[in-house]
Amino acid sequence: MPELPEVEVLRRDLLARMPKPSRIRAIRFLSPKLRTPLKMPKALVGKTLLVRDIERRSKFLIFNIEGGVFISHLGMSGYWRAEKVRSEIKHDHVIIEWENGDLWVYNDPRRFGVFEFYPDLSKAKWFSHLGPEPFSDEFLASQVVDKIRRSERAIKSIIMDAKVMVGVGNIYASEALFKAGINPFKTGKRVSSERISRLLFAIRETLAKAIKGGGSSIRDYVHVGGEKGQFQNEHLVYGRSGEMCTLCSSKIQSKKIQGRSTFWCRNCQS
DNA sequence: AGTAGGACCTGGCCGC
DNA sequence: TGCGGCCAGGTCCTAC
Repeated sequence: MPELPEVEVLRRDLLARMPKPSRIRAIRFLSPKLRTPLKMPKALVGKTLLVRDIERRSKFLIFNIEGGVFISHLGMSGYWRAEKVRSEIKHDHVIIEWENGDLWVYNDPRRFGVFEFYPDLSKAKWFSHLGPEPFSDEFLASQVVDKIRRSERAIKSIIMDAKVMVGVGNIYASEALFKAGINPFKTGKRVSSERISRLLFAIRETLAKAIKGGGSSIRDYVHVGGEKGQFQNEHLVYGRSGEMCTLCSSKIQSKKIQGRSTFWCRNCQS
């Protein structure tokens, strides 16, 4: 489910549904662990938690509360749903109980997700090495271009590396490279600065359009109310191997790069 | 140091 | 209908 657009759509959705006053009565864990153990810090047990805001960094949601933050990552298969009455669904792991009775439930079959508390966000290992956000000014700075131009890896792997930039996952990497006309196998070293700069704008545009489209729903749904995103219908190459390229009508190719399926047009991307 | 590959999980789909 | 194999929106850790 989650690359930057899906997490951002989720964040806005949750924020809009957050009860007022935004007080959590309790958080319950139904499983011992996701990717990491699920445990409530002793200091918070039995306390009412006032939520100030919900932010996003990289593919993480950040619930800012008095005295710290809860962070949520959806892994590959996680989703949050909001409900008034608890419906028990296999692989429910976390329940946020609001004071007004609303429930936010985290479900994640593969349990690659994360839900953790930190008194101080800077203590989270997940955040220590992250590159810039695609919508920040820093994203277009020369540092990113330099990092790419020094690398021998395939350009697709580079833009999916959170140390270089955050938010780009397997779907949007293929989509953005198509938009920029760059072959995903080409090493960073062999892409000119000019074309890298074109790529950075293509990444921004791709992610922005995906957010507008409500994200991509490939197999699990994204939205808190259960509706699917719509952007999967606008994918130009991802998941379209063997179909015709929308620009030149040649066949979309598919091959693995570092174990991840990659889609591109042989004719339009060089 | 930079890079590739394995590990973590469950479920759905395809072919035999 | 059953079973093996392969695939899936991510990221850390390990070994070359």
